[in-house]
Amino acid sequence: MYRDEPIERQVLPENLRVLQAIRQMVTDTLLPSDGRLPTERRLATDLGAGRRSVRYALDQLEAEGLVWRKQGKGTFVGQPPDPTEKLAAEIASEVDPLTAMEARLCIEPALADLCARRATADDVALLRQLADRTQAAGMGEAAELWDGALHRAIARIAGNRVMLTAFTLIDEVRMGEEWRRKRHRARTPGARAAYDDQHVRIIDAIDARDGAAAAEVMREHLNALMSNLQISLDAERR
Amino acid sequence: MYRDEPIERQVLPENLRVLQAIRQMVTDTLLPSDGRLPTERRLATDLGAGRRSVRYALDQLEAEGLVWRKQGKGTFVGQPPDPTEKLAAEIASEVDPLTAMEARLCIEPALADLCARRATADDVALLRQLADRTQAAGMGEAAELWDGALHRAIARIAGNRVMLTAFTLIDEVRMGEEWRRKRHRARTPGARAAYDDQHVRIIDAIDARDGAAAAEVMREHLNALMSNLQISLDAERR
DNA sequence: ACACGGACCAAATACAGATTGGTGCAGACC
DNA sequence: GGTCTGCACCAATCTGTATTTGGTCCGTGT
Repeated sequence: MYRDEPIERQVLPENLRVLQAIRQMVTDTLLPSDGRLPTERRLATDLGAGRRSVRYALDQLEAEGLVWRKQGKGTFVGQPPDPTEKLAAEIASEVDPLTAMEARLCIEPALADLCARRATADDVALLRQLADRTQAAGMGEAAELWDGALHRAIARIAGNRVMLTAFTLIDEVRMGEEWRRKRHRARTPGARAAYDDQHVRIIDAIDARDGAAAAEVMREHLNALMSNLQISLDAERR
Repeated sequence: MYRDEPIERQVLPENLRVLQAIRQMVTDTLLPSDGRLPTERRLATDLGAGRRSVRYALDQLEAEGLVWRKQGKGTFVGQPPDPTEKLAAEIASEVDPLTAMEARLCIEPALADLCARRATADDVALLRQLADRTQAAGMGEAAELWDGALHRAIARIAGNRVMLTAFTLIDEVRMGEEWRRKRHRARTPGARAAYDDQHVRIIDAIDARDGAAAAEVMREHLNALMSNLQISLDAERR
């Protein structure tokens, strides 16, 4: 990507004219309520331009995240829908915390392993940032959120669509309100320090491209979480 | 619901004759491998009975949970599919074989481990039966189906709803027609013998309650599958 | 180099026709 | 009267065809 300095171009390129026209159409939302744009061929004739120019403009808008396209379907305003979340919500109700925790124990070590193989330097920097914020949040409610973001980042960096979906499934269940409470009580100061330490060791292993070690520490981390959750559940039952 | 005492009814009601006939048809599984029963009209003419009698019989079998029906679709053996499968099919299109295989390599060893902890004697017997049928099917198309059934049984016996959903996700992708072909070509005689041997060792480990061993052999099994799939894909690319 | 026009492909949709389970009703047979 | 059959109709689904739509490439003109 480079900047072209203002050469004398009295006549704007046709591409830019089309881009501005469509951009205005999108931002001013004067199109059908379903967010559907006219077809590329229709836009071309309406704007008196070629289809290639229209596609160039739409490429720009898509890169900006303003619209999304699907072959055979059309072009739409906004972000593409994610079917994963719906699926997660459906089974969230019929899963108890221990089952979810067991599933995490199966999946997340594998994700950490994949993550170690594929993480770039930027990825590792992001992970460290998230771990720092988790630690900085201390005992507050925000710590839960940063911790969740850290684990989710690992899953995303692992770069496997199916595994990411499986993780999202568990993550969605974990967000259930009624047992977020229980998890919060399990967050004692001593446990918190251990969690932070484990986070750092996981990221170190990922940074060192040591997938086996990353998986192992992740397993240790989740086992710690699970036993504390177990204690909390037992205490509540009495 | 009340029991009618044995009045003298020498001639069995026609309904019962039809019921017994269809029940045998279901339990002996002599119908297509997809578990689909003939249509009600077809059953009526074949059994020389009226459609109402057939429906009465199917009502019984449905109440017993042996079959399930869907208007416009048909009558099928077994349990109705859970909503998971439909949503799994949604993301199936955007996943390639190697990604799916990588996900299997992450999830199925963990499932084998859980399975080893929870399998009953009956469960193990079922697994052995499925492995036998896979072997007996040899190089035929049916071998794929029995193999799939074996892996699915392990996932089910593992007894974790979330993990089962994750497995179903992958299984759905695997069923994609266009690369079932590729997988079939990877099924050379030598590889087949190795697969059968690995199946037996996995089940032995499960039977011995040795989760770690079951996971390890499962990993070996999937690695073998993956490398053969890789070879097949490379061959096709050229 | 840029833009237009055209052609073709693949994915998705739209539509019509056939199939299938769900339901009600009239009549035949014991 | 109860039981079973045959028939007609409905609604959901599948199948196959044609159309639409984005994705891609090529040739031409400016």
